Amino acid sequence: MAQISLTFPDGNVRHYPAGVTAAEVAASIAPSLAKAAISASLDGRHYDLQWPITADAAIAIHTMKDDAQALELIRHDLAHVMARAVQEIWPEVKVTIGPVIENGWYYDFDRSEPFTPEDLGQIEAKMKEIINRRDPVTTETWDRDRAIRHYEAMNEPYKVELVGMIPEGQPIRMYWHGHWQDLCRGPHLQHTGQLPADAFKLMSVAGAYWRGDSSRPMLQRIYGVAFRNRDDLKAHLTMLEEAAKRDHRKLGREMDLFHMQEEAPGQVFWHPNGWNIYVTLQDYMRRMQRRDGYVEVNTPQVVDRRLWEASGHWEKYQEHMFIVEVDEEHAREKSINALKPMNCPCHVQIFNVGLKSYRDLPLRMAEFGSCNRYEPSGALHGIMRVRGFTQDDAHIFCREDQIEVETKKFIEFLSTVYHDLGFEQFKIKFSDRPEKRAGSDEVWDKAEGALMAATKAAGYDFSMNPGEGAFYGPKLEFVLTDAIGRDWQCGTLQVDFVLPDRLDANYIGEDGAKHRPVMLHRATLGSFERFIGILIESHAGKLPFWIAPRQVVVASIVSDADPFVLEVAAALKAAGIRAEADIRNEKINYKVREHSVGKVPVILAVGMKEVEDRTVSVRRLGETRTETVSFADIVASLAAEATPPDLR
RNA sequence: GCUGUGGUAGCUCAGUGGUAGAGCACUCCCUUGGUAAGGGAGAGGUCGAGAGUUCAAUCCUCUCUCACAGCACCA
Repeated sequence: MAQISLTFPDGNVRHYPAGVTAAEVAASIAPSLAKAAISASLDGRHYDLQWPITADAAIAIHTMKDDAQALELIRHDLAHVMARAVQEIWPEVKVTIGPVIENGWYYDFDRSEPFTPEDLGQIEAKMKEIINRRDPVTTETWDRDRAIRHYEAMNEPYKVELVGMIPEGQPIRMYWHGHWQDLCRGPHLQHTGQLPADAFKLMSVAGAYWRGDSSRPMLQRIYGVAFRNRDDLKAHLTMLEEAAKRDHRKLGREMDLFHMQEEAPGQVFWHPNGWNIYVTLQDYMRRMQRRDGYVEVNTPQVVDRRLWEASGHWEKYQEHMFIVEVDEEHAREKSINALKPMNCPCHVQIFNVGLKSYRDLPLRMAEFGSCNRYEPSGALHGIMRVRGFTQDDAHIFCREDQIEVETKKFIEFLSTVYHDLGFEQFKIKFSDRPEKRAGSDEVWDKAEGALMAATKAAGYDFSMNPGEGAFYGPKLEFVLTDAIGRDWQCGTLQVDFVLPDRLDANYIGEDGAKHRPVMLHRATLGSFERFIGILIESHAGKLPFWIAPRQVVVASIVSDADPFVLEVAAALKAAGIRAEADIRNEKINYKVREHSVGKVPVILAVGMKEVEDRTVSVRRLGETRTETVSFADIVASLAAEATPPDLR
């Protein structure tokens, strides 16, 4: 029999007969390893222990100590165990697919009755039972026809479809967990007893389309989370609770920032506190953009469909536009308009008035553009995904040879803004041509090439996001990471050779002839609504002092201190600080609690001692320590702290 | 938009085929209290909207609407 050489992570080389399994290799090293082994890597690829090894390879035997492999196997096997549990309880349920996802797995089922939360408990109990049976996991390779006949006989139509999708001639792996069988790529554990019965939890059930296609049947998807041990599961559940506490919808109510109501779904009623955040942020962005050479414009809300037809948006997005029809009593000719869903066509109109010279380029045209989109009802989410929103939008009209400099300039701008707003990290994704698009392949080649070269030349790394570009051009997406590690896509930069052409934008070049400018679409925050939602969640409501809507509350401890409290509050207000006096007939404990819950960053308590010394007792949000500071000093230091980062 | 679950006081939530309850918040009174809830009293609801069944509907049925979770979508 042929011999093969296996190289171990420590550099050791051992020889085995070809066709040896990793389980046998593990057993040849130590019985304890054979027992603890869960899978193996061959030349870096992950296989289960039953896989016959036929060629020389670098091998690593994994145990539960190998984090990445262990979690993948646990989650993957639990998906199978869950599907098996469901079919043991309800044999008529059809199984489909069940992949591993972040923190766990899901499995999609076809069942006429909806799963209830009680069902989840029952399934979980059945899963634990299956784990305790310690059923061995075995595998065989079948050919396609046999697999199709098998699933037809089992009356599993989804599996028949899946097998049908696998190219002819490719071997198909079938797995058994005890008697229960599933089609799978693997790898899997040795037996179900290797699963941690106390480190998983079924979380929720929800609808999901078969193969992600909204024209196909809706299945029921059960989500589970799993970890290596109970403590990790507990930590995960605690993290979810923490995230729920930061929910901007909850904090928005508690901090009295905004509300939404049935009469205006997907639109925000900004309360004074919330609007303060909005305006502070907008003022900051306006100063930053001016500094970076943008001109600011403003364009109409209601625009005739002709412009949207010309830009190409009507054809692609008509369904998602708010249509405004002017009725015939008011207009001789009935016209159909749309609330503007984005700003770019309007900006081209401004560009097109008067002749532009190459000397005018790059022309950076910014608008805090108020847009309306008829988003599908199921997409709405607090103020993060809404139907009425304002973008910090701009279009840079430039020559092709200016793309690189403008790209670099914008990424640096965005980097400064994110940093100022407390986000240190961001990633860049490059989205290339989508299936449905405008413009020829040559134009796309040029646009993608230019954007990619510009990003590289600017010295930034990016990952690819294939097929996710806008219909008129490729885009960079800027993804920031918040305080609890969640990613949010906010900024974008898109290269567009299509719209200037469709809307006939020109400039006169040095040669005296007409040329097409390139348009760079860009946004930094994305929309104010969404970005403020992210700010609230990332800071858990404890916004940086300069953004906080209520910055200081001056609270009296005894009513004899009221006049001094009012004097301090007035002085703070005169210094431009958002300060309030709290001279209600309540104890200081009560006031401190209420303003802490309301996320006021600074509470200044004033009793008779402070009145006599003309001082205040300073308490910062989240701290129990207090500090006594003189009246004059506190006004000066808080005023300095309230200065936006770009003005410091 | 699709599947599922919901909508009761400002908020969080009980509850019932015979037109409603708690805690907190709110108003007033007492209390002047030193850093996360002092005490008492009071007021507050077309039970999401419409239709149906019924002697009687907040409760049962249907339609609509909004919200929540997921999917799909995101110029």
